[in-house]
Amino acid sequence: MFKPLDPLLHSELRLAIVSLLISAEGAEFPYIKEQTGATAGNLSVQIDKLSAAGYIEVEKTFKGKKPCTVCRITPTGLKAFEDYVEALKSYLDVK
Amino acid sequence: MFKPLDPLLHSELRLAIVSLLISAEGAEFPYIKEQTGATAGNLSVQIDKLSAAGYIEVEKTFKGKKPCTVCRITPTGLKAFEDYVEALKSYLDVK
DNA sequence: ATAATTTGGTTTATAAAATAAACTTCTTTA
DNA sequence: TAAAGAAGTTTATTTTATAAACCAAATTAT
Repeated sequence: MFKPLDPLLHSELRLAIVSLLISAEGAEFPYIKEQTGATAGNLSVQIDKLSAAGYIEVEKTFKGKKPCTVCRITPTGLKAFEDYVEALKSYLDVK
Repeated sequence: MFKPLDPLLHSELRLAIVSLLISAEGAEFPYIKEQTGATAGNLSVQIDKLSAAGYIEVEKTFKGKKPCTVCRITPTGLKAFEDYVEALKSYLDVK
């Protein structure tokens, strides 16, 4: 009846991050922070979780002299998102 | 960009309960329990929260000699659900 | 008859999660 | 060179989800 919802994606902030990355093809930490309205600390933690699960890739480089963290969605992350959306339909398609 | 998600509905079990009640026009506790696969304790707690928010109505009657708890969606709950679905779209409609 | 089990839950305790506050390091500006 | 800002991370706190333990009444078994 109801399909289980991936707990990693069923979180407002992590869902926003993944959603953003799917549209964006690589996004920097400050941009994600601005778009989601999250605090830096919260964002950092959630990015770690998504990264640990292999849903996103995190690249730490420098932009001139300043550190620059770039995030990208992975195929695993994209698949997880698609599955999540599919599962959600079992809750939303109220007949 | 991303619309806030009603925390009361952004919960796997509570969303399942509300989804069920929208389809069902009144459902008994054991039926909800069976359909959602939740434990009685968890279900009881989540029903209380939805009821406290006015999203559902809980009627306690008797079925013969046995207690019988019937839940129904309220107009408030239906509206909240519709708003929640609308807000979700801002995360799911990835362009 | 009465002991054990089942039904229909509620209350309470625990585990997990979200979130922000505090901190760090380096850089730029006053 | 002191103060402020940028870019994060770590840690602590609060909230939430979840299940375990419990309770009362009814049913079934002995």
